[in-house]
Amino acid sequence: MAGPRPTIKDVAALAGVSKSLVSLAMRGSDRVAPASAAAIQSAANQLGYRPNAAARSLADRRSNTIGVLVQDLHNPISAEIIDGVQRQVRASGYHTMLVTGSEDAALEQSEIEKLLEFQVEGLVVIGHRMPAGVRDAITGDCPTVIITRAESEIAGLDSISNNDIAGARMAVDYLHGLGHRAIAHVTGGDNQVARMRKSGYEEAMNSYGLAKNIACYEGAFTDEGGYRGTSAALDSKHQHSAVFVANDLAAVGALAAVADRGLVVPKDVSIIGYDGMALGGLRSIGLTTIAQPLASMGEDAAALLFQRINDPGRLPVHIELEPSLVIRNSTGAYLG
Amino acid sequence: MAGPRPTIKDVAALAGVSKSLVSLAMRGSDRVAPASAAAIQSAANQLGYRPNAAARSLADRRSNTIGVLVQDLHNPISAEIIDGVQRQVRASGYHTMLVTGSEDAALEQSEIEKLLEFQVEGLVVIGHRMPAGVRDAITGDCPTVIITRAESEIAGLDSISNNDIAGARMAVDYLHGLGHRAIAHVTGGDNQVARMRKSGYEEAMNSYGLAKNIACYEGAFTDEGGYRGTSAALDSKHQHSAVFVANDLAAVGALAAVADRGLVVPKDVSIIGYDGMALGGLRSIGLTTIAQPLASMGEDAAALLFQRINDPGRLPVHIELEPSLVIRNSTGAYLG
DNA sequence: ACGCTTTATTGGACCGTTCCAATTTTCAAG
DNA sequence: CTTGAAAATTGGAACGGTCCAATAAAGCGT
Repeated sequence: MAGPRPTIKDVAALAGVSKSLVSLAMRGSDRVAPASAAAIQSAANQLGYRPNAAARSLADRRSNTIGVLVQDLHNPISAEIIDGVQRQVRASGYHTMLVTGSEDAALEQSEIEKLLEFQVEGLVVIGHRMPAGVRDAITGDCPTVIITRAESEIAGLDSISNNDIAGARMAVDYLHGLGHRAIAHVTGGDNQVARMRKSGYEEAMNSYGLAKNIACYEGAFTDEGGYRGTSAALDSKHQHSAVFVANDLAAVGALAAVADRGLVVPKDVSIIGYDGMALGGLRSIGLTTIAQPLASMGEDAAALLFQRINDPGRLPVHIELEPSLVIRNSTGAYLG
Repeated sequence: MAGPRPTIKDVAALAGVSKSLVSLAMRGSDRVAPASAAAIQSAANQLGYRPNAAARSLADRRSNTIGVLVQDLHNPISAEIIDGVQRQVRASGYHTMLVTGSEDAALEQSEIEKLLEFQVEGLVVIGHRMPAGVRDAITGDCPTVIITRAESEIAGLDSISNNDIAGARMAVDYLHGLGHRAIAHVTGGDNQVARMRKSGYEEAMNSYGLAKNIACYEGAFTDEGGYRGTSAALDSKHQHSAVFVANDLAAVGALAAVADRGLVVPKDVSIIGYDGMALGGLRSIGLTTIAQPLASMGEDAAALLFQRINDPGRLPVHIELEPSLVIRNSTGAYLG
């Protein structure tokens, strides 16, 4: 059965019709006589014919494909967002082409390049960084939505995020309400989202007159980063009774740092994360967190993208959703 | 700047050369005079030219693309395997097109169909199920490697897995060595990998003369499945002092089930998982497990794929790696 | 049986590349 | 200069589909 794959011509020859008719039949047109349709169908099956997407997309001048760039596949929230994106994209009759980014900016750039060469009709970026290539994509007329990061100034770019400042404040409010005063923050590194969460933290602390208690420890949006930052916090001379960690993945690392020091959560120290990843909900982790509506953010992003595809000229939209507090077992009253 | 994207013809016109020469130049041929190369380069930049992958792949009759089907993106080990696959694929000058499967077999089938329509030159399947479409793919001459599941009989299909039976035995050996006798197993559902782990468990129990203690509880390869199965185990009249859970994700669910009953790990009950996902290594989870070399499995899989692409006729290869025991805090001596 | 409309079918141009054989240009040697 | 070989460039035929205008076949009322 080796040899070149059968083409539309082979099917036409076997069915004894023209390739145009096969083309029509394959796409389920109702202008094909039932008898012909049957003959074509059977010829196609017999040969194991499968249309060539490259040829089709060339002739059509559309790929029917949406590109998705996931910057951090290791963060479980990516999977949850992707689910939402996929669901919506499929519902619209398109399909997705997924690529993963990485810390290596050049590599990420070239992945985007590849997507564009494939003539994707839209681009969804999931992550907090804004890769250089995205800017080109947009000016090159490829509708783009970025999830997780707010972006308003750029024409042609829609974005969808949650209100990180409000979320961070919410975290501090909650801890403050539990009686905590020495509340530390483990940051998420050098990116817009992390900066907003940090400034929400600072604002809230200030508003409670706790400016002198503000203490930020450098971390990252990874388990390892959370471990590192929280270790620094706990080893400092300040007696932090609570730590607001930049995201859930890092917060799991934070829990590890606490455990490593023989301390107990939430008796000795309270930990609160951010994101609302599903895994954090398991009782064995039981992470209190500020949750984003991940799946629906994915869906909304895709919906936004299709809106723009249908109306390229429309003004950039930025949707900001409100996060919500999810209380679990990693936080408790200050027992000072 | 709207309008149709520039094509190779536009570049040729602007640079004052033929499209053939532009084609050559874009691919960095050394048969192009330096002066022309420069002119072409600058024309291309000026127009923002980007080659059309569909046209290229049509003319070339090769897509330079490897398709990857990930059956369960929510399991963190998927990301670890994908990393390995991507690294190797990139090193070979190809790129990957990732799609996600799901419980819905029809949907998964159609995702594979899409990959094949894109004329991917190879297929990597990550997961324990063997989707119907894969069989077609193989007989349709698309080299395929399946990761995580052993497969030997099918021509044209390579596979790479770990020795699940030995791994499961290893888990029981270890627990037995700690003094446990009433060792329960929470299964991973109805698939080959889960069945092998189960039979490894049974064999080991038998070899210790513990046949009457064999107790399997139905679970799944998800946190929820582990929670459910372990709950059933703990609520049963048998006094299980240890539970071997089918995979790490489920084991995290198992830890939750234990915690929910006010029991403490490992004092009251020991939990051991399977897979070696990175997250399990965090001290806050501290999951003892049977680890697979995930990233290198991904790399090896891709390497295998390229071997086959270069030599389509070669016999199917099955690589089986040995898993290793990683001891952390979820297991301890029997204190009964 | 006759036009006339409707329904089926077809050939060929085109989509944006690559490849190849053929042509033009360049250049060193005689 | 001429000449032949090497280097640079080119036109046009693929690749496997879709689309459109044109043609062929069927149906239908009188």
